[in-house]
Amino acid sequence: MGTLVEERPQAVACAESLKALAHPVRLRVIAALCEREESVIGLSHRLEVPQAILSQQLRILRMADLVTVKRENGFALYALARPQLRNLIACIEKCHGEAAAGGGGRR
Amino acid sequence: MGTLVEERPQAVACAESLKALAHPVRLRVIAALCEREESVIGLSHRLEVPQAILSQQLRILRMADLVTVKRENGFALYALARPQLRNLIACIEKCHGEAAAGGGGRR
DNA sequence: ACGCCATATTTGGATATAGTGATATAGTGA
DNA sequence: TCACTATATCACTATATCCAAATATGGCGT
Repeated sequence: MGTLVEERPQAVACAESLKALAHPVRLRVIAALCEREESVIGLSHRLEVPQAILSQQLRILRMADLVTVKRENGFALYALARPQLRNLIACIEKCHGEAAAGGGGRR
Repeated sequence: MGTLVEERPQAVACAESLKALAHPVRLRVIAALCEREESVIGLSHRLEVPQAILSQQLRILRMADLVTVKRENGFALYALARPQLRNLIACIEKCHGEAAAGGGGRR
């Protein structure tokens, strides 16, 4: 099971991906792209986030290999780089839905 | 599906948890605790990470509600705060195992 | 060429995070 | 009380991240 425990480089790589995911806008972008691919403007409307910021965050997601771009008649269409991300997102949502329901704060 | 897309506070909360996870040492700690609960020293030996760093990172994990401590005859026993983390970690490992196998780098 | 649209990058300054080494606290046994 | 073990915190420097405003690129219609 715990590849991550022994193999440090693996852990570093994973942490890097997670870091890319660990930002409200970026997380929402990924969640949105789980449903369908979308242009920057589309995302900007849907998430109500200014374009410049999206562009920045999308670059980070690109560099982390979480999304891909495909240029199509003047639009940049963003999509998930790997389908397993859907799983991961679902997992995260579930993990948190239940946590939010349950009680109290630690220290 | 996409609670995260519309509900910003949810996204913020999730991102916070992910951020706590998004660090090589912290990720390895969580992965280790997936197998069994452990003391700081135990972790220090197993992960080969100095105690001071572990203590710091464990505090971050505590504050993010990812782990719990239980003091037991002079030892601080750390454990996963929620079982679903096992799922999440497995998901992350899988997600990355396949990604690492496949090909190339984006830009 | 000009202007416009969609997108990307640069820059700057405030803030946050990481790691290190030294030190602090807390509990236990002699 | 002293020493010891286990754990936590502090002070410090280095580095990374965030957001936002301005600017840059690239394709298209006229």
